[in-house]
Amino acid sequence: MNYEEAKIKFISTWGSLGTLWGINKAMAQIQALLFISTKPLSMEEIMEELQISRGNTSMNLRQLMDWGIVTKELIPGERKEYFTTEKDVQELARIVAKERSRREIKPVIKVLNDVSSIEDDGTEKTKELIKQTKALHDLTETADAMINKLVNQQQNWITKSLLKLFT
Amino acid sequence: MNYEEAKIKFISTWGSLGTLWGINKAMAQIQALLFISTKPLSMEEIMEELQISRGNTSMNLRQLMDWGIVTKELIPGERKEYFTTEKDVQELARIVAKERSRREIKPVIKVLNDVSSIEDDGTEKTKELIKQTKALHDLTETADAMINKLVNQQQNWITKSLLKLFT
DNA sequence: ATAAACTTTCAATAATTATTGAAAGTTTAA
DNA sequence: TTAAACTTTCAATAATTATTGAAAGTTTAT
Repeated sequence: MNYEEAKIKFISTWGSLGTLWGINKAMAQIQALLFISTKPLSMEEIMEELQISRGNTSMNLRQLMDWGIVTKELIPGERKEYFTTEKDVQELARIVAKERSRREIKPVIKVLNDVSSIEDDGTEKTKELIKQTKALHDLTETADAMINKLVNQQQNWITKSLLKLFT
Repeated sequence: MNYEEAKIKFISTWGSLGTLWGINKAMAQIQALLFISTKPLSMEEIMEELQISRGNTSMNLRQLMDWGIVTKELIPGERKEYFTTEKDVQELARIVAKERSRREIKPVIKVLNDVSSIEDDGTEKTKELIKQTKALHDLTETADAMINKLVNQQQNWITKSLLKLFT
């Protein structure tokens, strides 16, 4: 596998993994491209590399900026805007976890809490609904808290020693 | 909020959260329905409750069974097949984490490993590709291992004490 | 062996989501 | 102020994904 092949493989794999971290394909591919680029890229360059339209590139870059993963880089003397992504994987993971928690997990926790707090009318089905949604609420909340805590540890040693703890 | 409202809210919320754990809406809704049901349900009952077609129900039940989340329950004297889901949230989390790891994460780790193992031709861009995909590989592998370990702990106390560790 | 009761399959269709491209908007330089 | 260089917006369209429903398949009882 040469450089070009590896690059294409990486971008397309990372793109299809997008769903796993809750973003769409083009968004993930743009991020992947910037992630392995040695310099900031212009919209033109991104469009060219990924063979996507100007509109698509613009919209997805904005989303990536909303997430806080990509930033505009103004190059002196250049009219065009250039873009870079966070290059540190730990920081990237931290941002993604935080955003997903805020956008998706927290609202679900709220609903689970509401549902599990309905009045117990004494029927078996109500008891079951309360019991099960309560269990789901607690699990989701714990998992969310843990992931955020974990991912917030800047030092890698915590991760390593934790891993050892469970081996 | 009464029982019916709470039930509908739970099923629809859990359904839309499906993407987060990598399954589709109907699949997640069927699982949600079974999760709060006090008894096994037939295909007929599931179709009726969720207002979905027979084909859809059949296909999604099969997928849930493939995941190992739902099982057929044969009720003596009944011709129909009945279905139940795993009721323990910890066990559910364990199954989901294991399946997602196997289906999605492991293959990505493989690709990241392949890509980061290309020959270093000494150019800056190759060095960057190798460095960044290596970092992603290590992060992904560590995260995958941790999640599986965590979720495999049957005892809840581990989770609790871990959480304390990071508070 | 037959028919009733049930489940699965899959081509057709619907619903959803992503992408395009051109017009409108913005910024900068002269 | 104007025009060139660039970016954003958004209605139209394409691509993808989910759903239907009826025919085919299977199992069980007689």
